[in-house]
Amino acid sequence: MKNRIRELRKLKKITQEELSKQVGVSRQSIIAIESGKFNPSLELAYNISKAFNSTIEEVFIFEEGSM
Amino acid sequence: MKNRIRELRKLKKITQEELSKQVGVSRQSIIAIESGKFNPSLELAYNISKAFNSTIEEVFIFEEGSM
DNA sequence: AATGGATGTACAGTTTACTTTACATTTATA
DNA sequence: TATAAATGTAAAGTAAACTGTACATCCATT
Repeated sequence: MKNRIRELRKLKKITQEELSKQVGVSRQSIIAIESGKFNPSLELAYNISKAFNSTIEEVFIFEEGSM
Repeated sequence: MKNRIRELRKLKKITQEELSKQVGVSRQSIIAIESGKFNPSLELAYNISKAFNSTIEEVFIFEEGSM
């Protein structure tokens, strides 16, 4: 699962630390999620997407397994 | 965080067990998520919403904290 | 080149999602 | 009413998200 967090963060010109405070987690969690090291909780994914005034699907990119 | 899993499951006429197999988790996990006892991972939330041909935002309902 | 701000890595510890098993209760159906 | 299928509950164990701390590296600015 990929995401556009880094890109959106640059656009909005906020640091990992600022984002972490806005969504109420540690900077480590932001790093790990941003780099795809882990699969955030739905609540956190929602809070992150709201920090960018976006929907979850706009921020996180799911590979469409098959079709 | 609320969700429409039970409702969508009834509509689609599938049991908790069937849904759990479709999305690859235990039935216990489905029960706990369905009843709001826990906050699923984003990946699982995505898989559940796909099982209903829906988006995450259509299945899970986030309280808009403030505005 | 030095200083500082942002990012990355590593690791031990805590919390919680998730599993497995087992049994009890509800609900539908013969 | 009996029977089975679906749902609920409980509890112990595992895996992984998330924390906190500490230090290293990357980049910009002076």
